Amino acid sequence: MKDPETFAGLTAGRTLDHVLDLHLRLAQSATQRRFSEIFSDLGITQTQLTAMLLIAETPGTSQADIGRTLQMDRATVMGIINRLEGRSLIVRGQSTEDRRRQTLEITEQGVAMLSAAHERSGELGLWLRERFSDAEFHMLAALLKRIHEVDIGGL
Amino acid sequence: MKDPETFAGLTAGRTLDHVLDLHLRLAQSATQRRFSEIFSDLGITQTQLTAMLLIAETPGTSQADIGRTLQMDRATVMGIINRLEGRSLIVRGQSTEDRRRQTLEITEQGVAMLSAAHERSGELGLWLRERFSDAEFHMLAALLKRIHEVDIGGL
DNA sequence: GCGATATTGTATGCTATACTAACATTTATT
DNA sequence: AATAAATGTTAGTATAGCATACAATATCGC
Repeated sequence: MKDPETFAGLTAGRTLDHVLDLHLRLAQSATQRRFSEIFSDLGITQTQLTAMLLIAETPGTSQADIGRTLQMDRATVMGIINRLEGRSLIVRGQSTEDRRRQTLEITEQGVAMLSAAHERSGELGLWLRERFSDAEFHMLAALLKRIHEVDIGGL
Repeated sequence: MKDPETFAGLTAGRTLDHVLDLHLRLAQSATQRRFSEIFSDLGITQTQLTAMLLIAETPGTSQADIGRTLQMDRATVMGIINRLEGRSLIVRGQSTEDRRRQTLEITEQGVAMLSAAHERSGELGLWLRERFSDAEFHMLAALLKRIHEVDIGGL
């Protein structure tokens, strides 16, 4: 594993195209695993927490908005919101302007959850940051951003 | 979304620690989505393809080896190998040296699948590479590697 | 050699994510 | 007014990931 052109026993020739995609997947799954450990007592997932943060930042958002921001299907967002509402961390309300929409709000229990999560976020942040200089950290974020933000000039 | 310190409407103060983890997740899911599109006619997933490539590169590997390389649980690897074997893309054999182990081999159909996948890999590679210079591409891969490779100095 | 321990594969069951397809309601467009 | 689009919902499917338990085999410590 010393040759920078190889990965996990795969020679460069056949799998160089896979290298980035593999690193991306492994890095993401490692982070998710670490997240699960740190947040295990809260019983919340990365995606669920992100959804809650979005709702907390923009009270009254809709499921469709969350789907657009996190690039998730409507049906997928449904499932996530259902789980959060099932645990009374958020509530659905009715929009007065657009009667198709439902407003999403954080409950008191949700606020408590976010507060508890906030400490642990720092721990996860440290786990990630300790690998990088500040410059590298920002560079990495910026590079990753290009993958999901620039979707053939879309969104 | 012009301020580099904000993301998706979240202000830096509360969620900066989440920025990298979010970008990582979004980048990975965007890549996976693109993969699904490109490989849709083959009906194979990123993980399954990676497992097949590992087996192709190291015929006779075991499920445990794959699990270690891809950082997956034994039970998880089981499921993936079951799906691949169910489609006759690989076969399980018996190890002569260690009778706990089973050897994994690519079948003829598996070779055909890898061949068909190889073209499409290029397409996915392009989709990723077009966002970056060569230097950036390698930098990104190297930075990602630190997240999963250096797990508190392990592996 | 023998007992304790570790490794490997397996089976079961549970959960979360992600997607498709269809449907109803409401809003926007033409 | 008719058509199209957006939103939420439901139902069904597939995949991945995990915990747990079990059985067979290897390895280690003594």
